[in-house]
Amino acid sequence: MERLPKRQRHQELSRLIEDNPFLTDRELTRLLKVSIQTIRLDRLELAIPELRERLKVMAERSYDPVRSLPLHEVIGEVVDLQLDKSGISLFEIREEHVFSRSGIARGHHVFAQANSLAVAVINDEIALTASADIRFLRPARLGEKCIAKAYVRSGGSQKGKAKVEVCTYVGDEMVFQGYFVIYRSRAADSMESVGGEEAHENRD
Amino acid sequence: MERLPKRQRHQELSRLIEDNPFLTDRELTRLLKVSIQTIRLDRLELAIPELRERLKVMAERSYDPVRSLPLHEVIGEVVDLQLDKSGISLFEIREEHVFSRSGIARGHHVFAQANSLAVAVINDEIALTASADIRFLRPARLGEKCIAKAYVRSGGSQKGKAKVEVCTYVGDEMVFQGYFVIYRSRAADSMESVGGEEAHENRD
DNA sequence: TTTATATTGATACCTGGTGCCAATTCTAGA
DNA sequence: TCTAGAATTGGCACCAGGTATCAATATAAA
Repeated sequence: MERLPKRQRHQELSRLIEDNPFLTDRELTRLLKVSIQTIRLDRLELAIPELRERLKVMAERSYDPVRSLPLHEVIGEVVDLQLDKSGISLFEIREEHVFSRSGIARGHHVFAQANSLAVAVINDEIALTASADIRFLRPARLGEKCIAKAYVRSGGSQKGKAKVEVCTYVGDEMVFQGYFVIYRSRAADSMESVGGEEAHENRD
Repeated sequence: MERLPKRQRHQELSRLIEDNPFLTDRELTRLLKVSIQTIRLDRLELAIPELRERLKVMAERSYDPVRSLPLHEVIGEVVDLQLDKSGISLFEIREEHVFSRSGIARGHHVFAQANSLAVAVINDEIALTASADIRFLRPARLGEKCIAKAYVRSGGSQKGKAKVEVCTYVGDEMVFQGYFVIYRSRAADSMESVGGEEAHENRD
């Protein structure tokens, strides 16, 4: 590996630590072919904490039961949410989501993103999936970014059942389509006194 | 807090570190009213590693992406599998699977168990969910053990599409029912030359 | 060439330890 | 009561993996 200019070395350093936070400065000197002082200046500029601090933060995150859960809860990152109307979430297909031989995502991950979004979009204290009719239109593959769009089709504010359609795209190709029936514990209108955040189970 | 005899101090020390692995020896001296040397001898006898080692282990455990994600591969434990005929899997609803307020399992976990099983039961190199029609008949709750039973209804050995019905029970109550259409890359018969384990994507 | 920036070297100091040895204190048995 | 053995404490050297700071070079740009 060549000696890189500062800018690229910084990028490389960030990347290296990102995908192996267990690297000591000394190991980094070998990887980047610069002195240990340079590594430390770089970390300083990039605000990358020392090894022990990184380990501590990771340990804390995994120890705190509240923070260790979100991975299992809402699948995908909700980027837009108009309660009882529509929502959008992003989900990148990673190594752990695919069949290793084919690189094709296991269906339940794609479903999980859509289901999470369908539940999130319903503005209610308790919202549960009652049923769903789903189609996997084409396989989603390793590295692809899935964009799920949900629209509330009916029952947007009454108690009982709401119908939500979710379409998931990779680029402009639709990979998944699902019609969800979501059970809600009460009508959306009655929520005005409660305050959306608090009343939203799917935010925890 | 009193000075305890050695035996009880050891117990106390183990307990303290167990529920707060972030304690330094120095902090432990204050809690147990003994010198730091005693703390260290105790840790030695009890084979409790030093703080930094504890943090490192925690960080490693949480970091390993493969083992940390439950929504990763086959969800549930397959206890019976008759390829192209039927299968049974078990899945216990744990803290990380439920809405924290209600203790009700998020739908995609129940779906994931059923989907995993439906794919597993199809004896083919590549088996993908094409579509599904699912019903959540009653909520599955924290602590409940879900028993999913899958039956191949048609297409059990031809190339193309296989239909699999999966019913999930808690005790004798049915909580979930799904009809899955699974795409398979080739007919089951042609697999005899390959050997089940190797040819089975859904085992990885 | 001069200047600014980047890199390296060197040293003192920090935390949270290990390892080892000696001194002291406690405690139970003869 | 005396004493041996266990338990506790103190002290020191040393370690990894740093921080903080200052000075010396090296390199590139004006």
